[in-house]
Amino acid sequence: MPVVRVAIPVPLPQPFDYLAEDATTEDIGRCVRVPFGRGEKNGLILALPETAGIDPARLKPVIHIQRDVPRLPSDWMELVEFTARYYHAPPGEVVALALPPKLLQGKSTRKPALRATDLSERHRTGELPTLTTAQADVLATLRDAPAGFKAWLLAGVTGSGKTEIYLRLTADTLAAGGQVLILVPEIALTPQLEERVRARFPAARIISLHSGIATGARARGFRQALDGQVDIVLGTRLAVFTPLPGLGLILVDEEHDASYKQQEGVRYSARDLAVWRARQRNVPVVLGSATPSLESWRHAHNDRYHLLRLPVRALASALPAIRIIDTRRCRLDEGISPPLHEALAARLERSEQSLVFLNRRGYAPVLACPTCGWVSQCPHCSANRVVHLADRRLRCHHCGAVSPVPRACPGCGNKDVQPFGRGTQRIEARLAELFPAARVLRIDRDAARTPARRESLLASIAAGEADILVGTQMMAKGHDFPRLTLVGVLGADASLHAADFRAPERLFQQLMQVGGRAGRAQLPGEVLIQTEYPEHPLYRCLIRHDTDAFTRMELDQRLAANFPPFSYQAMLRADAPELAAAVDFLRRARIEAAPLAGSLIRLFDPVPMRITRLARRERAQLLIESDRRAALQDFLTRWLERIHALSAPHDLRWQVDVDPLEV
DNA sequence: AGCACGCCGACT
DNA sequence: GTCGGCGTGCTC
Repeated sequence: MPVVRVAIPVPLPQPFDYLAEDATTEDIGRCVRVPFGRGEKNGLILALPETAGIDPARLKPVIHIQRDVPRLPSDWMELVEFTARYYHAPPGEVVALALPPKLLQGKSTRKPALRATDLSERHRTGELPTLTTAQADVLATLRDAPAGFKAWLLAGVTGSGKTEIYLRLTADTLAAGGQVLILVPEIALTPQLEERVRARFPAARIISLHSGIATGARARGFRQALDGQVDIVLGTRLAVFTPLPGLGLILVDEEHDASYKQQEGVRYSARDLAVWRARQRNVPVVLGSATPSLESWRHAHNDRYHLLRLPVRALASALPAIRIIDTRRCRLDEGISPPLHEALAARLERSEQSLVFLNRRGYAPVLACPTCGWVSQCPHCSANRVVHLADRRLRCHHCGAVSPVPRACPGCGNKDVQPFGRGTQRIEARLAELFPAARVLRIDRDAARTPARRESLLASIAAGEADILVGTQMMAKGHDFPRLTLVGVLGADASLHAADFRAPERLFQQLMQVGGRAGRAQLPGEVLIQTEYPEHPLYRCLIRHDTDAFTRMELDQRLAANFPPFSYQAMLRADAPELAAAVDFLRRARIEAAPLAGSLIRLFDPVPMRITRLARRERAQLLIESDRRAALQDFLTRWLERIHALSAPHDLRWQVDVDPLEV
């Protein structure tokens, strides 16, 4: 009797074999209901092995193979299997991630067929924006390339018109009868972007996929894609798993964005999987960014990726002027320097908009008692609770714990507990005092709690109903505000000396991005950065808009320190109620590793994580590094087998993170 | 992950 | 005498 190998959503590294009397290779890629333990589960048939991996007497028969849904195609199965292999994740967990739960559960999604359209109608032939010379050159290079896989890195400053390139390429692919997968960062998938794509391709069948999408809609879209009834998939990282039988092109916008890497569960990078998938399907992939990741720059230098540049802005003539304000030489008013104050006043005078950027939510990052030294420590995390004055609460930004702002110090009863430091709410309040005539609008995760709230805020900005915007990185990307001509940056120094070796890269990207908000239409833009380190090389590169110099400098440093992208990393993390338990587990894992790790593998010591305590659990991690990706992969495979065999307290969790972003 | 079995401490 | 703590082992 045939044996089927099934991936089951449990955190176990292996698939499970079952008997299925009528199964054929046609059933590979089908969902199946099986007995598991003392219950039942749904899984996915991965293979029909010649022989079972265990004693055949122990095999149980499957309950039901779902044959009323088309099976997942082999390329999709390979993508899932690759993901499980590369990220060392249980195959069943990857299936549970990649497949909409409703489909796995076999809840038949009787889907309305998307209206079929005439191919010739699929893209609008009406008037298109005129391309700049640079855009035309880039497009010509892309179009002249031989068909098949090629990874392109499209480095184009903010406003240089990358989106227009994406749309033209999409049109080409649709006209040739192909399907297009467009990936965007978490925050960037807005109704506006979707509208723009729909407006350009009114006859195309488009599905949109992001974390906010309802489970039913997700299953329906997936099913339509599976049936080949979709022309364009526009979505966040999860969309990389959409089946597309006629895939012709993959676009990854803002490829440097950290939200492409999932930070829990299966820790995959949708950007890297997109490149893998393009190679697998032998189609081009375009990674676009104003500030490409150092990983991608390295690939471009290696000729693994082909570099394309869009050097000038498509709309405004000049890049914004960037000025560094030395805050050691001036008196700050609630964090605001006199030059920034003047610049804001000048914008108000001219009825232009300004943005004050501060990557810190809340009123103040900590409440403290000057008498006894009490601070607003979170009881569950090694972090301070942040003062939110809007609702008079102390809020932990890590675990979400909320409590009222105490009227007196909980430590000594002193009445003068004080907020220290500044967040967006405090800046907003001070700006309202300094400019009583101005309409000050704050945009951060608190102000834009729901997508609807966020949209209405953005709409009121676009309608010119705000003079000064105060915002976090949420403001840094995605939107054009034609009347915005000034960006003031506060508190950037905080990231300058962070322990994470990626901090400067992120800061540079963020400042380039937020600076790009200034002066996008006819009006010239200006960026003022307040810092105590005006001579810092990062800022020197920034004022010259010299991404290349910054990239060279950072890559040199990474090379000297043997950091990624010149080495490959994996992180083993453990968490438990007590730190000692987590560290002890990692120590034992490290002992297991020693005989497996040849000269190509570098093992570090277990250390507590930076935020050691999170939501009542203590966390530690162990870094593994190698100059060779294959060696690291091989080591991880053998090591994890042994780690699975280790005994651990029932309340300890552990996981691996391949290519970790947070070190 | 669940969920069993199984072996030691303080309680209706 | 039992209820229940969580260590250990298993899921085809």
